[in-house]
Amino acid sequence: MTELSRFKADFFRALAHPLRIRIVDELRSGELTVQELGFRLGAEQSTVSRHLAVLRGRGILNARKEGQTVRYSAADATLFRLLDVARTMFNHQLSELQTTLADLKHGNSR
Amino acid sequence: MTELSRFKADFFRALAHPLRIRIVDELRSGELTVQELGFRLGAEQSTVSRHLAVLRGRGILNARKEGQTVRYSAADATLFRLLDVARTMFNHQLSELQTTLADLKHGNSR
DNA sequence: TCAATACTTGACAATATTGCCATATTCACA
DNA sequence: TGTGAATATGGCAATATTGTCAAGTATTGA
Repeated sequence: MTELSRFKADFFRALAHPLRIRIVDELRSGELTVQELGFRLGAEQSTVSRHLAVLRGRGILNARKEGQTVRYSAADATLFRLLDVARTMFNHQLSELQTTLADLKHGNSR
Repeated sequence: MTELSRFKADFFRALAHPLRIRIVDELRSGELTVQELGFRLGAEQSTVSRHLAVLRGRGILNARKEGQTVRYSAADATLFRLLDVARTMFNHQLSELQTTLADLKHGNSR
């Protein structure tokens, strides 16, 4: 169905930014405030807040207001499983690249 | 590391389009030509070709030239596992949404 | 060699994303 | 009430993505 593919595309688009990937990675160990994230990632407060809004908007992160601060966390631990599977894919790609390079080195190509 | 997060973001960006999601889904059952994909997805040939180029550029798809046609396939079956995990996340989200709606209906909110 | 078929790609306008500054907004506390 | 701290957001320029048309490449077969 087209509707579902749009949902999925929106979801992946939410992850399609280096800072947002790093935000999610930082949240593996639990909740963090906007400030803490900004400090750890060395990014402007307004920039971090914008990216958090994107992730929150897709239901990827939860925001919990506590006094003046807002604590963000992963809405679903499955997110980390997804990132782990992605890492597996990268490793496969890197392995293939290595093999290709080794083949080239030994003149085994073409 | 920042380098890896950029790689990951690029990867997810490659999947961040409805048509590309549908292309990958069509390839679950095996190789398809550009034409076949265009027909199944009801999209212009040049448009399909562009999106295939994006997926190929990220190493997500392989292209195999055979005579006049080019057959595309997933470079790594892990891709489908990734999409399945993503589907799991959507289901969780939908379940939560359903719960929220039910709660609203019964006046259990706030 | 010529024409047809399958695909790719340059060019370009339309649209979307991003980062940052300045300005809200919300809350705590004197 | 007034001040400061934490977060969110309007506005905007810079940049990236997208779809389409037209033109290009490559292959097949007459």
